[in-house]
Formats: sequence, C-alpha cells, structure tokens
Amino acid sequence: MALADADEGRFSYEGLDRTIHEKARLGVLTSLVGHPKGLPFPDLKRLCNLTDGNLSRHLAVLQEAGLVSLQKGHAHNRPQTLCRLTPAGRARFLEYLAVLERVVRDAAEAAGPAPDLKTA
Amino acid sequence: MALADADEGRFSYEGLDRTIHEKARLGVLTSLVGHPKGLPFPDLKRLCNLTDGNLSRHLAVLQEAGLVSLQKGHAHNRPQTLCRLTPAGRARFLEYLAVLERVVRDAAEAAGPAPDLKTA
DNA sequence: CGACCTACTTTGCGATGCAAAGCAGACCGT
DNA sequence: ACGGTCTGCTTTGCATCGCAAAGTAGGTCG
Repeated sequence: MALADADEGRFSYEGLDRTIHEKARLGVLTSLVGHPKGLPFPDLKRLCNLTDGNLSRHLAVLQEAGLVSLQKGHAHNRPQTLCRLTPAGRARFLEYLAVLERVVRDAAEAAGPAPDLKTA
Repeated sequence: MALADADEGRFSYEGLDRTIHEKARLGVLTSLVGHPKGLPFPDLKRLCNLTDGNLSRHLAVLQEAGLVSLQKGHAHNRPQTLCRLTPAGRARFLEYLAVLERVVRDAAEAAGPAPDLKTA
C-alpha cells in the first residue's frame, strides 16, 4: 500500500489554530472554559504557573483574537482584571479540542492497536 | 472556594514539550508512530501537507532532539531519506500524548460535564 | 512619609516557523 | 549527447512570537 490519494494531508491537522495551540494559552483557555463567570488575573496566573508579563501578553493576544474579554475594574481597593471566554472563544476552543482529540486518537491507535481494549 | 493551594499549576501542562507540541511536528510524529519501518521523505511530505523546506527543517529539529533518525540512501536511482522514530522518540512522544490526553479530558469536563453522554 | 506589596504593562531579545530560492542528480526528447 | 524539466532535498531570510527582566501605578503598613 503505497500511500493512497485519500491519505494526502491525513496528518496535517489544519484545525490546530496557532492562537490556541500554545502551551500557556491552552492552559488559560482550559482554565476559563470551566469558569463561565470568569477568573481574575492573579488566579489565572497561579493556575497556569505563569509570570505576570507572560500572562499579560497571552491575554492580550487572546483578546485581540476575540477569544476572551477582559473586564478591568476594581475590587477591594485593588485593580482587578476579570477574564472570561467569549461565546466565539468558547466555540473556537471546542473546535480546536475536537481536532486535538483526533490527534490523540490517531496517535494512540497508530502507536499500538487497541491499547486499553484487551485486544481480544 | 477561592483557589486551593493544590490547584497551583493545575493547568500549566509542563509536559507539553515544545519540540513535539507543534502542528507540523505533531503530524510528522503521528505519521511515524504508525510506521515502525519508517517513511520516505516524499510520503511524509504528502501526509502532512508540508512543503519540502518545511519538512526538511522540522526533520532536522526532530533529529537533533534525538526523536527521529534519518537514513539517507538511494532507491530506484533517486536519493531517498527514510525517517523513523527512535525508541527514545517513541517514548517521549507517548509521554507527550498522555499529557495531551489530560488536556482534552480537563477541557471536556470543564466545558460541559458529560457532553455526549445524553446527560441522563 | 518612605519602604514594600500587589497588579499589571512594556520592552528587548533570542528562538522559531515558514516560504522562496537554491542545488544536485536522474530522466526524456530529439 | 545535451538542454530542459522533474524529483528530492537544503539553505537562506524574514517576520513572528514566546519569554523574562525591567518598569509603572496605586495601595498598605510601620
């Protein structure tokens, strides 16, 4: 079997949006998808183990891409930025996840056919 | 519940090795993990929808990282580079996959508990 | 009222992905 | 036998991007 036409681009994974497909941003989005009410900057920072500068930069990128909304306000006499996933952001993240799931399944099945499924 | 200590770094995903966590390389590795005997350059190129230059560069990176081995020879009077996953490469790819799986599961369960499981 | 703390933003640089151009050998027509 | 074209791969150049270090603003505490 010498590489069928149908296999062209079989593993190109075009759906892996660069904006999302990034260690730090992936963590941020995963954090946010579980918190519909949003998360404050410092919490996000701790959850993702990011430095201030780093998180700031990534949030800016995500905001420009329309994936998250940043609501800058004050709470307890301190500046507080509340980060949430936008509806579009949620949608795009879920699409991305679907692709990621395909990657995992592709790889798992290629690595060892029926690995956890007691092969019998 | 104001962010327990245990949640520190919960979503940092340190295991997402930059060398592997890359659209193109991810495709290459997934292709290779299913072909223990290796794949020739042109096949890989088509499978991953990559340009020559691109694939060349990524393979060089993967080789330097010790994840793949490149066997340059000739077949049918043509140069032919055969690419395979090294044992170490396979191991590291599988580790990476485990983390990726955690990402998917984390996100899926955060996004909507039991999404495809007809919720009851 | 001055030293430190939290909450961010900005700057600078090194690394990297990507595409266009380059190179070498094989095949093909005449 | 030789000019052109094709395949197979490498190199170069640039524009982007992640990351860390430094910077800013305002609040709190001694």
